[in-house]
Amino acid sequence: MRKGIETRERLLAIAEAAILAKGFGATSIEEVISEAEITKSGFFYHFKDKTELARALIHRYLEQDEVVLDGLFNRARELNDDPLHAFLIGLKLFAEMMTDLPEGHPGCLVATICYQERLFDRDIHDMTRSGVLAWRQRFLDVLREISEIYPPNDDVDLVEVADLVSTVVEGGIIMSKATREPEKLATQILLLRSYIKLLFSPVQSDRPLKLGH
Amino acid sequence: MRKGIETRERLLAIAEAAILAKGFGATSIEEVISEAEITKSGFFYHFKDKTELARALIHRYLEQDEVVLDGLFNRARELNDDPLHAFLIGLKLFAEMMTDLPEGHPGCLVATICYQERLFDRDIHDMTRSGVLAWRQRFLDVLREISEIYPPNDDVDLVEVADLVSTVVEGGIIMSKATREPEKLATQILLLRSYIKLLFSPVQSDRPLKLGH
DNA sequence: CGAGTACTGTACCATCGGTACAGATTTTTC
DNA sequence: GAAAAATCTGTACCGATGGTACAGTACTCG
Repeated sequence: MRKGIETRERLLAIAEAAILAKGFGATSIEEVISEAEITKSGFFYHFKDKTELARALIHRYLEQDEVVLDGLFNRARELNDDPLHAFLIGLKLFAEMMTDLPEGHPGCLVATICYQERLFDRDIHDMTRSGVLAWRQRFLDVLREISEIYPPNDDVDLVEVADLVSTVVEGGIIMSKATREPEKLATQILLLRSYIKLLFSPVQSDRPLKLGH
Repeated sequence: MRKGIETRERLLAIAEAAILAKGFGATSIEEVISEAEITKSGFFYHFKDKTELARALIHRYLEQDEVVLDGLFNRARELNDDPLHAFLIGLKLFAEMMTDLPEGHPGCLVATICYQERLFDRDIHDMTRSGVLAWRQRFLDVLREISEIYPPNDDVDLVEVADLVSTVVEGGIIMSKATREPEKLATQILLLRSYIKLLFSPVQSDRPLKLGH
């Protein structure tokens, strides 16, 4: 029972790395099992087919992701009780964490799956969707709290601002990979931080920012 | 000679759609040629192998992309001579164009290639990289022009702001696909527009925005 | 008409995802 | 410590696929 979970985890880690580097369709079970030092029968004992591997991967990914984000933004909240400042600290911690990845971010499974939609069934797409919606909810909660104290300086939909966090991370990963500048993801997150700052920073109420259009 | 280019173009269009939906590795030559109503030999007459197909695809993609962006932002510039307002108009036109895609954006080849790095050689990665750097240069030129008239309200690196445009588009495409909200890309671009507005909108010089940290 | 250009047809090979199933080995549980 | 359950190994097989090789055909343009 213990050992089974261990090998399963090893298979998942190897498969995830391979899929993020080559795509799902181009990742052969053969190469995964050879790197994991297990036989094909052993693989199919853990996953009845490739689809179940994908399901397990995305489940694991979203779970780990939630733990990481909780850790980051909870710690930020401990450092500053003001929701805006806490969020800004959280984004800074996030950026620092991305800087600490020497090879750059390995990639997001949600993005990989989106760019290979036809390979996956409804089930998996529902999983990625609810994962992204969880991100939205997480950031929306914080932004609502912030906007109650600091009225935004532009007429924006907070749902859009919440999604912008995910957008910048997903886009930043691609930009890092494409430009071969691993630090790009971190700097883009810091730019998002600049936007949040500009959006919620208080301005003299008798002289509001005049934004046309 | 004419007919050859026509079939080649047909092959490229079919292959691009398939690759954006299933990934490069999972796209079989078989399915491309069956949809294009050509034989395998015919395919290999145009492209000596799958790698050359990829090379041709990314080349075509970046060329078309440049034409589209030129069209958008040049028209915006014709509508308003002020670089800031022209850029804001350009972003609005961009968002409108994305809204007009009823099925949502089909996906970006650069992103697909980044998420399947190991499948492609240095040549192709150099092509995608220079494509992204061309986007950077395009937007950087405009932003420099803007910042000379409107000093930015936060201490930001204009290269980062230029890259943010690409980041938001790449991330927005993924968010659209993941949430199954095709309009998401457009709304995220409009949010980027909100940032540009906030960043460069003039503030009373005797009462500047006070941004700590 | 002749020379490319743009294909078709056929045959072949290694690899891969997947299936099936029988058996061995290890670990857990009572 | 034995039974039971979990964790694999070994072998054999199938159809599809990417890719190679090469001979031949049809179309097109000067």
